[in-house]
Amino acid sequence: MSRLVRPQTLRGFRDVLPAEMSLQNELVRRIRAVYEHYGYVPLDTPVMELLPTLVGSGGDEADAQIFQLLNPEQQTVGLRFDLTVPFARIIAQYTPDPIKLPFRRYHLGPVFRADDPQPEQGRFRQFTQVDIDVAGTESIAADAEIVAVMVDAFAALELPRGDDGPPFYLRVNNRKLVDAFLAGVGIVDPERCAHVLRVLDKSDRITDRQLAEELREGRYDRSGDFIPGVGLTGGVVDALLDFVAVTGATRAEVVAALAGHLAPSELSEAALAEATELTAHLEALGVAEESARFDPSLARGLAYYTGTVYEGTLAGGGVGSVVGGGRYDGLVSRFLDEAVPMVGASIGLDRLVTGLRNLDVDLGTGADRVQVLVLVMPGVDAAVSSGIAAKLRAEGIGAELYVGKDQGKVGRQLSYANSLGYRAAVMVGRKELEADQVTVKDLRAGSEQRADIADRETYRKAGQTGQISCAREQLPAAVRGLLDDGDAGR
RNA sequence: GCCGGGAUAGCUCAGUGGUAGAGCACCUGAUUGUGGAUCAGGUGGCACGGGUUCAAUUCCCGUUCCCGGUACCA
Repeated sequence: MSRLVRPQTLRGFRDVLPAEMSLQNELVRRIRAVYEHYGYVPLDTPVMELLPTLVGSGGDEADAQIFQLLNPEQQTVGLRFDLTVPFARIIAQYTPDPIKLPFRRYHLGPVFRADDPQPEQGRFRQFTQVDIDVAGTESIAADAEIVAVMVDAFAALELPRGDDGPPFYLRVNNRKLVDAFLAGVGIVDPERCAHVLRVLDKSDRITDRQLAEELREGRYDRSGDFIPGVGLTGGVVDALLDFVAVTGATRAEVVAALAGHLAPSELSEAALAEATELTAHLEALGVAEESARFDPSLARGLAYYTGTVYEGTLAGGGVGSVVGGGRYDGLVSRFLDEAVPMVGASIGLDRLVTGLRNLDVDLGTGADRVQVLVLVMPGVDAAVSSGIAAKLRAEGIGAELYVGKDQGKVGRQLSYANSLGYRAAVMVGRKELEADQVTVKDLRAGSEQRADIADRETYRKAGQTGQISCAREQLPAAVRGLLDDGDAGR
């Protein structure tokens, strides 16, 4: 029995090590630039909220996914499970002053769900969302703008185009269309409508036959569990499946075709009007048809969406959706008597990273890491090297001082620099001190020039390959010249 | 949540009712202030708790975690 504490992460949680964190930083930098370009402003909120803020009016299952804890005052608090609910609270709490509507904000931060984690598929109990939302407008222009922002944000990632389509695309729908269809066949019970939407939401994961079975009486899954069905009858199921299978060459064509499947009603007309207006705005915004398709089967089974819904996919990423969102006009009414309409979308950063890794995408990150190691030479006070490093930094050149063991062993230090891929090593030993010089070693050139040497002795004798000595005051210029040269070669 | 499978070195994996191995990684060395490759040597492990047994890493039960499926997902 060991007295040591075993180092481990909590189930469903993970550490993000430097290689991935660099990538995340780069992704966020690009995404944020696009968000800001559209006029979204930054906002942050605490990861914890009082439980009543988070707990919805309906759904014990939803509440079960909230991490709960006690604060020192013995109040039950919960970790936020998305950034949307805190945004609704912000709107309720800070309008009309200091926040004026309409209000666009972006928000990046961790959210928590006490789910069954599936790390390989990018499902964790803590994950990072990068949200944008607009509060205080019913205009469909806002719904369309969210789509355009997402398409632009992913364009900024400069992903390689696939063989059969764009690397990223959104599916877009309006839940009022399905609602209108269901109302047309006499289904108006919200519970049943929600169930239908949940089943339709699986349409890309299960076969048409399984879909039909779940809409009827239910089916047995592979493990033998029974999945209860909606209980619709044959004719309605067929009509519904026809409805959600409608396709077309353009978004406008899909919407026009859907009109033919809807029984005339006020609801149908409103739904079609919204969908038509959305396609017009997308067109005006220059959103390519292949980047945002209209898909009547998209449901996003979640209860609080009231109109437009979106889902974004990384083609070939193997992680499901990386973007989700839609219009939710009822959320603020939990906090305020008046309704504040909202629409927004969220990028799942962890899934995006996983997807990019599956696609072998290289965003050329690592620019945030220093390229220069200052060695501590034998017989020379380490403070000399500290001073050299400080000089470089003062000139705007990132530099790391060697602080590992065996200071003074040049080979060990160069080996360290080599294993981390540094570009240059700076040496000030006794020889340099006497001549008031510094030595700058180009690690890449040295490596290339000695690559074919198989004999150990010869290799060692060629050790000084790629290095130059110069006057001390010329050090920054010498290092900079080497680094610039390296960037050009990348 | 439910069904099934798994857990052996830092990593990927072999293997056994009598306390275990490989490859890679890591460390040391191959004379002085020079990286890589090579060569020689070395460190390091049977998830946790209980049971059966003369003896358990191996068989059984439980726990935790991981994987696959399924359900759910604001």
